[in-house]
Amino acid sequence: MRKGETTKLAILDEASEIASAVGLHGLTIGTLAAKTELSKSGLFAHFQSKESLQIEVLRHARNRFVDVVIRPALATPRGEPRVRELFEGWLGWFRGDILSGGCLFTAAAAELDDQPGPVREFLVSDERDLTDTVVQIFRTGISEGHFRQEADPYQFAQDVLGVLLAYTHTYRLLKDPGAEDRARRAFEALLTAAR
Amino acid sequence: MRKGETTKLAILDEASEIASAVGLHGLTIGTLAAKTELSKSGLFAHFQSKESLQIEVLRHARNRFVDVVIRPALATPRGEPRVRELFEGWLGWFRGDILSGGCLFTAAAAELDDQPGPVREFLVSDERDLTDTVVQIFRTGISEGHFRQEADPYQFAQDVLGVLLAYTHTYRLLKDPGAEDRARRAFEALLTAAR
DNA sequence: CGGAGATACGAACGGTCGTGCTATACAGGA
DNA sequence: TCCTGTATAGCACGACCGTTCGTATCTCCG
Repeated sequence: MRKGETTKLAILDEASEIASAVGLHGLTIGTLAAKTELSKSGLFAHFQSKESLQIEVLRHARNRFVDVVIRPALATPRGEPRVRELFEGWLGWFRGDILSGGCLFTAAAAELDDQPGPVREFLVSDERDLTDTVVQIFRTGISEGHFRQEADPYQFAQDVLGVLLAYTHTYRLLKDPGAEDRARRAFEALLTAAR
Repeated sequence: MRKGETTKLAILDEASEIASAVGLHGLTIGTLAAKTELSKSGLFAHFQSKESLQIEVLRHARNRFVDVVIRPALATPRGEPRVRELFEGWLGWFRGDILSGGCLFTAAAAELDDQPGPVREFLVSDERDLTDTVVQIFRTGISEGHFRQEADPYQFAQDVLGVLLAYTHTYRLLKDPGAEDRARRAFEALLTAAR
């Protein structure tokens, strides 16, 4: 691996960490350059614009997410165990196990939901893929006979997302230590209803 | 009402509308001045700092929320009907019936969850009050005999919030027209589980 | 209707933003 | 080890940020 690629990866690591805390707009080329001990122009040379930096940050974080959440889930036996593994990994992602600022995509979604452009499109595309993945994993639970035949996978996907978003809100904003227990209970209730 | 107060209210109306779309940081004194047809300095004179402007915007939006969501709910018969009325009003708030950019508090929560300071404190305090209100309204449902005695009101509050947050994500970001139906179904499932 | 106080404006401030341009330092294959 | 191209730094730019200050204009009470 060339020097440039190494540097770029280090930049993206730092950038996704920062962006998870202060959002994609809060992520500034000046502060990012300071954190990575590069000059503004030296860092900027790796990206053609701030917009493409933002997209690369999203892509980088997405790859990490796939590695630490999706892949372990797919390595777990089909059906309910796989759904549980997905939830636990996803919960850890929201908790800040990987990016200490919590879920970068959620932060990005809040700032981009009304701002059209390529960054938004990239995020939307990723989130659609994620929804489809959840739907597909839930479907294996139906075909394994763990869940009811008539259960709606898209309903389940939206419900699980709600559990995690409410967890973030209650835990990260309100600092309520009971948030995680409630998230688990809500998830169990979703499983019970699906069986 | 003095002229100054009228102007200030108009500013706050416009400001909360803008902030609901682009967030509290995206709300800029320059753009706000342009929208309200005031000079930057003329507008600034109404607030001592951007920080206090942000707080006043939150307070203004909170008052609107109480008017259009909380009060109508409290005017509805105790118990399940009141819980339903609360949910419908709240859903409308998230849908953008009042502020076209959707729920301002959700947007603010995403940008402030890791940024300490008075603005964050103000938001947290409001959100805690909101949680308590939901809890209390749910409790009237228990004492009316509509919900199970052992049902956990804080669990219910976090669950309902999740339904709404997932709705925003799916509807506003992913533009999925099925989001609202799913939110209603999820809410009905919560009620069923509570009975 | 006059005058005091409230309200708004214009211009300017130091900072930081994203983004170019040019020159230098370095890396890595020959 | 040298040479070439890659990688980084320095500097400057125009734009916009929040904020201040002195001045002008409007409001509205007596």
